[in-house]
Amino acid sequence: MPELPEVQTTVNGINGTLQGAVIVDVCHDWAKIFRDSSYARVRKIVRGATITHASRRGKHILIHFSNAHTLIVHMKMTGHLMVGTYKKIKTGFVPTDSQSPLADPFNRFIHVVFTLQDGRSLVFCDARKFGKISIELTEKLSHSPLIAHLGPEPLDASTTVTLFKTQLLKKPKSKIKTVLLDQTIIAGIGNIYSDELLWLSKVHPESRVGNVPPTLFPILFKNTQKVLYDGLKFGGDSTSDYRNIYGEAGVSHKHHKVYQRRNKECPRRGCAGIIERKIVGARSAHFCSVCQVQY
DNA sequence: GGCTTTGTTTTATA
DNA sequence: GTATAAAACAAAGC
Repeated sequence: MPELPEVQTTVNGINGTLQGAVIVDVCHDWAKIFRDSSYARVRKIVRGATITHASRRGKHILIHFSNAHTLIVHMKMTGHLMVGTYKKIKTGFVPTDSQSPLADPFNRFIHVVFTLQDGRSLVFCDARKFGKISIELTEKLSHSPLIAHLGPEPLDASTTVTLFKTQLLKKPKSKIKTVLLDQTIIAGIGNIYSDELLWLSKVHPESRVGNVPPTLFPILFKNTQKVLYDGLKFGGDSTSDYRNIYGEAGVSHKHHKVYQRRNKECPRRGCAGIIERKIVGARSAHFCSVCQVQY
């Protein structure tokens, strides 16, 4: 499930190979991918546009053009962007050479293709079709409803432990797992990394934020950054469908301590607990009730 | 064919 | 009115 590390991995990939690329055209086979059914508007703006660079805000990929517009891509559960050479056929899109990452089975889930002047394509692939694409004037980006209400970036230098604590304490009566997933509190954390950071911090996911001892917030903050940096280091988490822009899986999921490890032994040294799975705030939480303290 | 999956939005409740 | 919880929604794999 693309969270901050996966989104950033994709952004880094775009910056590594697509800066200066010119979009010739865009086509699709699923109009609902375009937020507010905006395909016609997106097409009008991106044709002839030059990609300057990409960036990230929360879980949104922002692809900036030299024509003062920015493409906003959200991968939701199973989406990803890939770069290669593809063509449209009656039943969808197929790679046109062996270099394209569509020896990858996910090629059959390509739904949007941006054709580039250099012969390559930037494609959006999404088995569940939950992903969303939209376009906005770059200068209006921060006022977009998609962006405006997002909380601070956990890896930004300007985000201090003090701010982190202040943000979490906006929801003192809520379960900490739920608050960590709230994009208006802290942007970019999803179900996988929230489970992992709570385990590292020895905090039970159902702890009420207001009951967590003040001394634990620096630990929670440090571990939030650690799991996200580790996710980046491992090229993202490919538990589900995530792939980088070359169609390659990351290996972050090979390092999970608790996520999807139900009924396995708690990996903490000296802890004999068994990982449990429980629905918390309508999301699956994985944790060890022996070493993770409920406050 | 019902159940599961997550990110986000919307609706309901205390 | 406010804060929180629950439900809805997207679509497809098993």
